Amino acid sequence: MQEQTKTDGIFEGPYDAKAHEVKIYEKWMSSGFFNPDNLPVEKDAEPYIVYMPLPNVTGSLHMGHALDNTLQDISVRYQRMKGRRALWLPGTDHAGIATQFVVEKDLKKQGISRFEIGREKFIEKVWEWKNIYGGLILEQLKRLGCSADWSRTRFTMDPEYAIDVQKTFVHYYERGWLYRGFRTVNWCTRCGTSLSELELEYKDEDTNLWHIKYSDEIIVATTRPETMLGDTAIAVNPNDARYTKLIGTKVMLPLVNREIPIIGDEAIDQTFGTGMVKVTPAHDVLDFEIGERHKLPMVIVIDARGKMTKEAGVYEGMKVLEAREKIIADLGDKVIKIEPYPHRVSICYRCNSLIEPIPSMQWFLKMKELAGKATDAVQSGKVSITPERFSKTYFDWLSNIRDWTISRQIWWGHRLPVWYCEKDSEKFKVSAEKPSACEHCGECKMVQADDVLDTWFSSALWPFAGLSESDRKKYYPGHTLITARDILNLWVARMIYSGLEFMGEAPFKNVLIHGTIMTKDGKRMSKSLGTGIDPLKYIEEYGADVARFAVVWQASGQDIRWDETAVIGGRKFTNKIWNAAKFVMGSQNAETQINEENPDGITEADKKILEELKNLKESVGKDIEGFEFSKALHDIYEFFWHSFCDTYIEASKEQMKVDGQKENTQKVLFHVLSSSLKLMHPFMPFITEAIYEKLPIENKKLLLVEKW
RNA sequence: GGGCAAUUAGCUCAGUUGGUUAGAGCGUUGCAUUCACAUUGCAAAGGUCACUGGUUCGAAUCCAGUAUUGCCCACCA
Repeated sequence: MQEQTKTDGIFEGPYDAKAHEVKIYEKWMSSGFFNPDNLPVEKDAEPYIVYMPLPNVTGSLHMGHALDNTLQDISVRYQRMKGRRALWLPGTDHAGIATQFVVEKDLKKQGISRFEIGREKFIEKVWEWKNIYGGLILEQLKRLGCSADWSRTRFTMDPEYAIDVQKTFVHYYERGWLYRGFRTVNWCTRCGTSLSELELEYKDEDTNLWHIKYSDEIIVATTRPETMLGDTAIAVNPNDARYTKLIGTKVMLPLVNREIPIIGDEAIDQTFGTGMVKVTPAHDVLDFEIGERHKLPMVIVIDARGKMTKEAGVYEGMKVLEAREKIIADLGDKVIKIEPYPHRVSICYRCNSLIEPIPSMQWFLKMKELAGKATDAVQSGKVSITPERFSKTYFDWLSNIRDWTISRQIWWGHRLPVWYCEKDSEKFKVSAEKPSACEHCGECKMVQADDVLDTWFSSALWPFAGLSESDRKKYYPGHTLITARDILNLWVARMIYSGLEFMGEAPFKNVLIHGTIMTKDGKRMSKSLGTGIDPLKYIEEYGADVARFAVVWQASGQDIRWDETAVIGGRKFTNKIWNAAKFVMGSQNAETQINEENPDGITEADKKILEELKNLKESVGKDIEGFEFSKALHDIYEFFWHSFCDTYIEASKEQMKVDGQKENTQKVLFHVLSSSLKLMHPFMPFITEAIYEKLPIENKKLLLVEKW
């Protein structure tokens, strides 16, 4: 077997992912082809843009990212091989509260509080932290093999990005959609900031429903007796025959001895509790609205740190729960019934602390028109959400939307471009640049708002703020957004209306919502619970291709209960691919260069494999475009392993002994191998590139940019 | 309280518009092995497709209901 010696050696031993992956990634990087401007495609080649869901700078690669980004990489690599100018736009999000939280904790270890060092110094520290750790996740994505255009990487606090954020704010203000108001908002007493309703999480709690007798006729049921100190009315349903005669009368509030009115309001459910509700406009969002309707005063009894205020009299300084106990005790026999009551309380999505509704001065964005735009985009089909059922979640949120509290009382973030008069803080000017003089008092220098914007206010602009002016002309609008369902409203909806408002077009056409990866017993993967599985472990051990295979193999669309055996399957498959390549190369007459792209089908086996290959190519292309990644991978696996390796390669051994069939068999083997590598490349980019590199093909390009 | 999803082999899951013996990966059993790969090949065992009823010539697939599980939403204090 003299003629087989030429390729011997290069495929020796099993495939060593570690040895290949770093080198291959470097080749891709130095080719410059991740940047669509450098692609060897026709000048008028159509662009194809995928927007990376911005990972937080505090993030590190978890299974969700691995899934998310593998699917995006498959799309991008496929489109790139199809000859389009494929751009995968990467970046990181400054993640206001999350990052501030992490850096604060870091400083705390050194015994420093942010208040000691002050705002400016603290922000410097955050930048320092960001510069060290903020790029970590992007490096991890590179190890996964992601072919994003890293030369375009943006951070949501980059100076250019900040300009768009300010412009947006000013634009909304000029549209009349921004307003400032002293309102009861969700407040995290640990983070010391307001939160929007999407930033809340919930926890079930067993508490009590205390029935408190205010007078002989007035008995209310409440889960929060301590807020009674701030009651400014009692409300009943005006249609409640039992109580209509009470409306307009007054009652003395126990412990406080303040007279409060009994009012009628439709929002009251007659069937709950006693049908009478204590109204505490300062400490309940619903009560605030009732208060607005009836012009009730606000009595603030809980402060921003969750302690009772001076208004709370003898309870001043107590924590909420302490005050609750004390008040129940002090009420004595006025508490006529204590009923166990399972209840859901709001907690902060970043630090899990209890949320207190507290009144404060905040900025709000009117959502009506923007929500309408976002609704239309999906209703008209300009943007499609896959699977379709998630459109419902999207529409439901948009149709019940409330104004968005966009100001946050933290330090890390985009400061509001609002400038206050130093003499009169009620007077302000909204402007991207600092005004040269104060229009109000004529003398002061004006000070910028202390508040920063909700992080999602800036990430909503990502599809255009992440692009330079010239890129916007070339690449906006994009095509695809692939993400998990938890940010559909938090982020996707906001990107859609922002794009429509500022660019006149929705930023992408397709939104794919993939399943969530859970543990094998169906629990949420979470670092803090210790239930997470680190994808880097698999990349280390078996290589990125195997990790990608395992993730896509299981990603059918439903939630995934992570199954380790898929990793084993992937590892065996890479071995199979490697060995098949070794066999095919060993079978070739290596004296000649191989150019044959379309061999004949002479034998039945030839015809069958060529036909199957053709069909596979068609279905895989269709499946990738239709986001059926897992199906495509299963089909490729089935074809390569069983049709090609088990059936055709076995047949080829006999065929090559037959005169007149040998040469064509070699061609078929080679053709099927090289074509399969192309089909597999988006899924398993490293091993396919590593093998392709060794094939004796004239004018060979990187597989990365070979024609699909 | 409302909505969505899931329930198929020991485990994790496929099963497009209803159509011959219901599939895959992993696991299990038997046989094979100097010939690309034992990270292998061939073969086999293993399923009243959650339950009940209905539509149909025909249902894992369509309809109604029940049960269990999970997720999301909601200003019932």
